[in-house]
Amino acid sequence: MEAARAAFAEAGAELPMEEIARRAGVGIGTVYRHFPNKEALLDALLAEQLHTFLERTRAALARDDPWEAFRDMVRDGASAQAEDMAYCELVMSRKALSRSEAVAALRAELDEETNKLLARAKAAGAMREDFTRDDLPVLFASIAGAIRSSGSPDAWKRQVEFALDGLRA
Amino acid sequence: MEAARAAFAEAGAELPMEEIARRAGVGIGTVYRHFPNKEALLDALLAEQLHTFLERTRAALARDDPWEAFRDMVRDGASAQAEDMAYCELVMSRKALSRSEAVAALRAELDEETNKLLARAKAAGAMREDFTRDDLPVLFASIAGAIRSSGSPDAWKRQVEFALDGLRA
Amino acid sequence: MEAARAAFAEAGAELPMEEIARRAGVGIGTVYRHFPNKEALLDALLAEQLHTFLERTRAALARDDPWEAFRDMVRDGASAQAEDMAYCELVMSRKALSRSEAVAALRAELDEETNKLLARAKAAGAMREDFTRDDLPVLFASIAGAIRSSGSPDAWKRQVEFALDGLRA
Amino acid sequence: MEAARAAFAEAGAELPMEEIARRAGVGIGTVYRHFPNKEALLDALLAEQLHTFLERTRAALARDDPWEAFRDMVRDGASAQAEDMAYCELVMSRKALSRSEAVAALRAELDEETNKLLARAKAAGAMREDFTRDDLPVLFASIAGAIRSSGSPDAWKRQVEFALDGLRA
DNA sequence: CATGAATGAGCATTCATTCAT
DNA sequence: TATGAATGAATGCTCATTCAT
Repeated sequence: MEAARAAFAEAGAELPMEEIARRAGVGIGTVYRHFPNKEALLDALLAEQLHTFLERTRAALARDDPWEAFRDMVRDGASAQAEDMAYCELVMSRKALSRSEAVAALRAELDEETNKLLARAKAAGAMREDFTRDDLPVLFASIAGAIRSSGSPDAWKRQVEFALDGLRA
Repeated sequence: MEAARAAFAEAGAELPMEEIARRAGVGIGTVYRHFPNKEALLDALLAEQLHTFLERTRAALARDDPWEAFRDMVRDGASAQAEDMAYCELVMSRKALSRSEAVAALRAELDEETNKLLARAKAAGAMREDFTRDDLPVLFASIAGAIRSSGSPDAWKRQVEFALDGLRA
Repeated sequence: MEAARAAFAEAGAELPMEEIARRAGVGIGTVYRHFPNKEALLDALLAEQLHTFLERTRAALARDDPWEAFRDMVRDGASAQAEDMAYCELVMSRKALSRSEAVAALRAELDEETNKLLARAKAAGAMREDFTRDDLPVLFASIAGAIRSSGSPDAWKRQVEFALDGLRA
Repeated sequence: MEAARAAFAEAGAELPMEEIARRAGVGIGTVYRHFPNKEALLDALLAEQLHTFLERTRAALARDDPWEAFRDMVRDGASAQAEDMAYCELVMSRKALSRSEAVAALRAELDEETNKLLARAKAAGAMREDFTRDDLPVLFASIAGAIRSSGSPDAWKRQVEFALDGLRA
């Protein structure tokens, strides 16, 4: 069920709840049984995405090469976004749109982990010094923008590589 | 009036016509007196932005330094987007959402001009060879994403600079 | 001006006042200077039509042949309706939609005159006895329906003749 | 529910959906749950009427007397119209206003059946020769006009009888 | 006097959410 | 527990009418 719902959110973030229900093969009442409202559903989906990405980020920390670790994290994040339009929208939204605490907490935690990779890459001299932790969310937002605009994966993947090149020391 | 409307569209692209009217200090009927429908209003605003940017782009062509010319064009485009959320959305939207012919024509023309700057920069060896004209719209979309996410101008401006650095030869 | 307005009402009865004004070649304010509201304008137009038809009806009374007098009056009425959609609608509307007094008075007067023709035709034994004055308005309404439905004049004219044949003694 | 809705459409064809909903004793959303839009609702109602009338028409074909068969069909059609103002409007509208395919198809089919009755009556020498199948829709339109104008059933029923008399050979 | 910009109530339609079955 | 019918607020748009210029 979760999976079904996720699959839909992928296809947008403002598609009707009824559509969600239909694609999940359940009644709309059932959706509301599991989630009090639309935002809660989105939060749950987003939390899932964030969680997955968080794990991949932590895995990246295990890599020896600081730059490659950072690079892979960015690529992973981009891929995650590419597979979930709703996730893209979350990433691009001003934090002011404040989601649930759970999501906020995950974002904070993720921020922590990604920053570790960032710090490590900088410490290793692989990354330009003036790219700070505050720039990271913006980087992902820019990637989200690229994904949202380009129909093919090629387009945004190329953009990601360009961006990464721009961050090398 | 145009100004008033513009000011609002800046703050979003899907805010109700009624809100537009309220902020403009007029009745909703008045808005519809000037523009037949919402899309027409957006198109007018967008066309204005595109036109302005087009002129700046042509001015950039006058610069001697090919790279600086390209760079300034990108910066200008970013600034233009930063001042108009609706414009951001246009840039990020898949072309399929194609607006009016006027807007489409302007985009095409703009595409032509920006490509000249791109070609010149590459010819001068200032830009990486694998950045093509097809990457340009995606670049702007990525900038739009950065702008949309970051509250302060600093954030996206830094991002633009990083991106530009990534495009150097 | 009256003429211009009439020409429009011909083309319908619910077309916007603004359209009326445009076709009359004046500003909408001017229309409202002459008529307090839409209903008043329609009433004026209708009154004109009724008046014209009233005169023709009186003229028909001068005819010698009672039946031909009645017949011509019906044909005239049909023609008048065919040239004015708004008039058709008036004729078909339930009296409850009560128009202005002026129109009501004219209708009453017209009713009186047409009834004379009716009575004369019956007295002459040219018309079936069971067709009463109360049936006359309904007859015209039925003609209005025929006109409204048929694109060509042929169609409703034929219908009028059939109806007339049905009223012969 | 269908019944309730029908009851309203009876009272007009351009009355607000909200009114429909109110009279049906439901919320407006409920109406839209059953019919995608206003036209669909009207089409459904109209199709129902046409279908009923079509059956009655076919039943009329079973009658031995050609003229009585035709006459009853006309009377039935008139009654059907009298019970549904929206149906009247359909009948009076120029075909160009053509509704859904379903309705168009039914009208065509109905046209076919009614024409059979017409042809039979003419073949039997009971009907005037110059009344053609093209006059039939106009006849019904004229009946619709009569119904629309007259408050009481008497009025239009009398009119129908007069009209029928006018069609005798 | 004429003009037309401005107004706002009215209407069709969508969609998140609730609740009886 | 699952269902989906019902709800109504929100939104884009139209048009009769008013009033400052």
